[in-house]
Amino acid sequence: MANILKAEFFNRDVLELAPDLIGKILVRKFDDGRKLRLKITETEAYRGEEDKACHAFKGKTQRTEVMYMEAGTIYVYLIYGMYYMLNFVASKEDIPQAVLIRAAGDYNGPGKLTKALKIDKNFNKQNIITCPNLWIEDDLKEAKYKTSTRIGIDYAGEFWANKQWRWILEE
DNA sequence: TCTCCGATTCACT
DNA sequence: GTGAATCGGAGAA
Repeated sequence: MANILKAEFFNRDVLELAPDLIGKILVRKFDDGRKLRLKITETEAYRGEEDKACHAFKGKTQRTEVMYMEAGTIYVYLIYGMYYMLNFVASKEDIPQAVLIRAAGDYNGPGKLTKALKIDKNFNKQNIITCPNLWIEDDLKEAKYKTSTRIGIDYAGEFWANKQWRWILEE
């Protein structure tokens, strides 16, 4: 029997949350009632105003205010005008941290994942705990993972681009 | 109000 | 290996 993750799970530092999400089950319920269950296989951490790769590093704006909201808030944004990225807000209010879901199930790529799950900006600012169409379950199995560097953030400079803040599930 | 560019993907050389 | 597609946020290049 799977447990649906509670708010407390998200209410801690993103560097603890991101690896813990590896191996968890992301469940999407579509409008027609179908369910899609995907094991999370890759995450990345974006940590606050000090992290130049994090959208919130310059402070609170219309775009980044989502990351200042409570733990478990869903942060969805459009990138390159074509793809939505799916994130979950970590830590407590007023601390902008988020975990990017880069891959789950057979979908290796954040753009492909959101396309398969039909995630769009309507999910932005909803909460993963209370959202009726999207939630995360614990499959009670221990997940093995490895770490790597984050992707697509060279603009943030070597210091941040070289951080081992990406987690990948190992078979 | 206008311009620049990105937490990507896919097609093509 | 390179570059186009495509749009809204953020800063004024």
